Amino acid sequence: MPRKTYHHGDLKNALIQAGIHILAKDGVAGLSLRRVAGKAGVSHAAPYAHFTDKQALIAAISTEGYRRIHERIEAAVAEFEGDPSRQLLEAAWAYVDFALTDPAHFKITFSGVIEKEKEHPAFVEMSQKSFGAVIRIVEACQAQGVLAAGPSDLAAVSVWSLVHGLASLVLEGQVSHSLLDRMSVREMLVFSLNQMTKVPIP
Amino acid sequence: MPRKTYHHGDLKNALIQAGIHILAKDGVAGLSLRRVAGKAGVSHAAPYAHFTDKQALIAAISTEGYRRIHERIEAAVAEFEGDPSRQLLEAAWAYVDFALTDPAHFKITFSGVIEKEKEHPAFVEMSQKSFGAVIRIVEACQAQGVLAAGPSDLAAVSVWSLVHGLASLVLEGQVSHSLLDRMSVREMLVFSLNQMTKVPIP
DNA sequence: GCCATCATCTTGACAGCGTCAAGATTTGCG
DNA sequence: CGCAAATCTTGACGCTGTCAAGATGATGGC
Repeated sequence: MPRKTYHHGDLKNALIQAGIHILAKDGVAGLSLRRVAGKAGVSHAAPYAHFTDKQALIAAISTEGYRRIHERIEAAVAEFEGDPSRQLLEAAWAYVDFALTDPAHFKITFSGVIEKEKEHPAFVEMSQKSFGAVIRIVEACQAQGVLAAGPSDLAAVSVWSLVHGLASLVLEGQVSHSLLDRMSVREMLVFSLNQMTKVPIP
Repeated sequence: MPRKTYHHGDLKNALIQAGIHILAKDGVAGLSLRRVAGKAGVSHAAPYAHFTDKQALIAAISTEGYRRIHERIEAAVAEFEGDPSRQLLEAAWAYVDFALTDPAHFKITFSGVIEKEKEHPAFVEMSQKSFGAVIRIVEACQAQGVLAAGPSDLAAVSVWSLVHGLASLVLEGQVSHSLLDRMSVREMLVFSLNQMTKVPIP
C-alpha cells in the first residue's frame, strides 16, 4: 500500500513497530533493514534518515522491549503494594512471560546482539531503570526477611540471574521435555524463587 | 598459504577450529562461511562438502563449546570427589569462566542462534550429557543437605538458570559497573550460589 | 597396475544483505 | 516567499549464503 504523502510522518516509530512484527513472525534471522523498510512502505535506504545503521534500529527495538518489561514490572509492584514476595514473583513472571510470548523480541533485546551499548544511551537508561525497580523489590524482601540480608544490588543480580537464566534456558530449548511435561514454566519459576527465599511464596 | 594436496585431509575439523578462532577475534558478527573457508585455506564453497549449511557449522562449533564445558565440569567433579558443594561451585565456575574467556563462543553456543536443534543430534546429546552431570552434582548436594530436597532435575534447572543467567548478564554488560568494581565475577557467583544453599560454600 | 567411482574441492553465478552517494521532494523557518 | 534542512528515492558497491557444474585426486575391485 503506497502512502499518500512523500514524507511518512512517523517513520522512526513505524520502523520499530515493523521490526517487532517481523521478529514475531520470522524470528531474529528474518529481520533485515530492507524488509523493515518495505513493511513500513518506504524504500530500502529510507531508514538511514532515522538510524545510523542496523545496530541502531536493533537498539531501538531492544529499548522498546525493555520498556515493555519495565512497564509490567512497575505494574506488578503497584498491584501488590505491601506484599514484597508477591511483587518479586510477579515481576519475575512479567520478565519470563515476555520471553515466552515474544521470544525473538526477547532474544534480540538480551542476547548481546547490541555490541556497543555505550552508543545507545536510551537502552542503557531503560536497563538501569528496570534494574533499579528490581533492587527496590529485593530491598523490600530483605526488610521482611523474605530474602537474606546483604548488599541489595548484589542480591538483585542473583535474583535476576536466576530469572533471566530460566527464561533463556527455556527459550533455547535447554530445559528437558520430561520436565516441561510435568509442570508449567511459571511453576518452575515459583520453585526456583523458593530456593532463594527464606519464606515460601505462593 | 596454499595447501600441498588438493584434498585437505581434515577440513571438517579445520573449519570448526577456524570458526572458533574467528569468533574469538571478531565476535559473532565476524563469523561468515566464506571467512571460515578462507582461514582454512579452501575455496568459499568447500564447506558444503561437510556441512549442509551455515547453521550446521554453527551447530558443530556450538557442540565443541559444549564439549569443552562438559569436560571442565567432569574435571571439577573428579577433582572434588566427595565434596558436593565444592563440586557445585567449581562446575558453575567452569561454566562462567568459559563464558568470560571466550564470550563469542559462549554466545553462539547458548544464544539460540541454532534455530532447530532437533536437526543437530550431536548438540542435543552434549547438552543432555552436561545437564546429567549437573543433576548428579545437585543430587549429591541434596543428599548432604546442601541443597533443599525436591525433584533433582527441577532443582538442577534452578541452579543452572542461576549460573547461566549470571554468565549471560555479565556478558551482555547488564551488571552495573559499580558492582563489578567492588567484586569479581567469581565472588558474585559464590554469593549467588550461597543464596540457594542451606550450608555456606567457600 | 589400472581404471572407474566417489568424495572432495574449485569456479562461477544468483539473489539478498548493509551501506553510501547523489539527487528528488517536502517541510518549516527567516 | 524563498531557501536551508529534513526526508525519502534511486542506484551502486562489496559481502554474504547457497547452488550447479566441473575439476581433481583417493580408493577399492579387477
